[in-house]
Amino acid sequence: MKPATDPSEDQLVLLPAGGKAPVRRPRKGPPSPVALAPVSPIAQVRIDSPLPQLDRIFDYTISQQLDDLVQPGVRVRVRFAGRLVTGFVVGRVPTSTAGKALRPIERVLSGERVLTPQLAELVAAVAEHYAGTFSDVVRSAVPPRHARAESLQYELPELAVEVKDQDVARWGRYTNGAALFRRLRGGKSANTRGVWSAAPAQPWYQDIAALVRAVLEPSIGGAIVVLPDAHDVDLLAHELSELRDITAVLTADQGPERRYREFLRGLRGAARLVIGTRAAVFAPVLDLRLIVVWDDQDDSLWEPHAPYWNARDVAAIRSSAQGCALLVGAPARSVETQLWCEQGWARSLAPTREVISATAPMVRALEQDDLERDVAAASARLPHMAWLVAKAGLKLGPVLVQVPRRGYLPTLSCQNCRRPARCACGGLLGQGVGQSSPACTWCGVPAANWKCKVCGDTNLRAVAIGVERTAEEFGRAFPSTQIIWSQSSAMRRNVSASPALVIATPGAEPVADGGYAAVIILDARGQLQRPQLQATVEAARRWFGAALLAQPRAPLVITADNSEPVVQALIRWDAPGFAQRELADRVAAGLLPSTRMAVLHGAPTDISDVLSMLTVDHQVLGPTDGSCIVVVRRELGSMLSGQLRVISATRATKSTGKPVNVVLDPREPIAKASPPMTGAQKPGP
DNA sequence: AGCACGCCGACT
DNA sequence: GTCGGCGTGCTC
Repeated sequence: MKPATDPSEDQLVLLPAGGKAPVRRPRKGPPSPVALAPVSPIAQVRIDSPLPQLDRIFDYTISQQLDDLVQPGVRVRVRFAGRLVTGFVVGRVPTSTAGKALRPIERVLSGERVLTPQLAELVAAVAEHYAGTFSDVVRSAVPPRHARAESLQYELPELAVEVKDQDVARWGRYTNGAALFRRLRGGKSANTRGVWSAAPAQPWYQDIAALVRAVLEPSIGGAIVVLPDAHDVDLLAHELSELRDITAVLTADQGPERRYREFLRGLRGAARLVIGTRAAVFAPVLDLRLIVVWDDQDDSLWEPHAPYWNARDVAAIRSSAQGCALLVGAPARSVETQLWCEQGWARSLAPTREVISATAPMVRALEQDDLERDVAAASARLPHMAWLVAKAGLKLGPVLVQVPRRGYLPTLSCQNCRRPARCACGGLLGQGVGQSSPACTWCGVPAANWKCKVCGDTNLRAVAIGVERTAEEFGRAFPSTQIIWSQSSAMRRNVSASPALVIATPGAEPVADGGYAAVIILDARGQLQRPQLQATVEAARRWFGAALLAQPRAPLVITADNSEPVVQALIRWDAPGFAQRELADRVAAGLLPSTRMAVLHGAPTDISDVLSMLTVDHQVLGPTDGSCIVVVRRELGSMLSGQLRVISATRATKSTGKPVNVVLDPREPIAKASPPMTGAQKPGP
């Protein structure tokens, strides 16, 4: 189509001012009364709508008046299906292929080109990967506009970044580490990808800081570091405080103005380093050289909204698309990143043999048999060996006790038949600290007259013992010792080097000044028996995470069998080896990440409708009660997501059948039922 | 999702 | 002869 200069096409129909009834806005026909931009008067616009059938580019005309402002990346208001909606301009072209009269762009919300072409490409790639929509993803990538933040001046200060002497040495402690460091320092970022398992007794954020300095030292190019939570962000930002003036911090909890300001600092080149939580993986950074993702098994790297992207995988997509380096680190190692290593897409970095033998904790696994013979145990849960190690450790400094459950007695069962004890409302019973008797964890009703619905017994038995009850037990076993506890609901970040017993849930361990003199991991056996696919890799992550905090060669006691592969990995400090083994099992079983899968959720007829339209070579598991799983070979993953996108879009326009919910590569393929959210979960002080 | 257009029953 | 039912389909 030509630029609309033909009057027969573009005549404005002026409505009589005080006119008669049918004041219908011109639905079809050229509504543009004004001259169009002389060059490339067509804007390609992405509409802000989550509907799959609208997930494409729509063309609009650009008036001469808006010519300067309508640039790729700006936010605009356009009339769509009669209503004003917002969208992003993703391109300008001389002609349209729409084959129909175009409506004009009504308004440019801001001249700020927030959705850079690279970012638009990344967002589209992520949407495709997860069979989601552009607009669902772009919401995470570009924060809402804030006018005041836009009016500020943004300048990049002169600041010489210098690699410190110990920075080089740090990475020399990892296999392939020195080479990675050299490449980054020398500006070679294309195809530089590392998967990094942390060394014990060497703070991970200092390792990251060293690498960031190496990338920024040549005073060209930028870096992004993605961390699981805001506290980690503070920790690294503090470690790199000399770079404060060129660092943007992006976390979800900062207000709209701050968030947009930090985003603009990256966009306008006033920040060369972005440190943030998961959405920071999309941050605009001029000449991006490196993305670091730490602790990729942490759940908070998953976006909780559709299409449920994961920051690690977005980082991988971005690394490929933009040719920047990628480093994914963790206390242990995920099977996903192990696959990258085995495919040769990334290099494996792990502490060298010398580092391990000099610093790894000395692990003592307590067998089930040991525990049964353990007549000297202070209680059923506190084995004598653990007691001895704690006692010896307390002469030297703080001792960490990791307990997998928070609270006091978080789970109870029937004494007789061992079935979970339930309240009349269906909720599970538990006992909070300070509560003298058990109560329902959902509705809070006391369980004084509880009677087992199955066998009629009235006695309860503790199935799980939480941090607070454990603290009480240790308090009795170690009178006059300071007891500190920390759990997700009440986290303690640091403890001093003076002796204390520190009881914590996984992930809530305080960092000890100088490291823990001993580490004790309780109730470990049960963590390997959980039904989740991720149970053993999650256990590895938790245990390596605790072990990292120990002093070099400190004793570590764990109540799990020596023969368990995870325990073996801990003893040998070999997280890659464990991930390799776990990955081999998954390959054999045809599970993630060796395959790609989609979970379909919907009515059985709708699901079979979708399945009948899939032509990619696939396997179907299920369908069962409203959901089913489609599995394809890994290399067919993009075909699967592509077909599912098309199918969803096609079906959405039809009136027959309801939509089917599609989730690609979910964290746990089988969704668990979650208890209703009530305030009754954390009783007592 | 809205919001049209479109082709069959009861009303002035 | 007209108003209106909500089934089907499009939205630049």
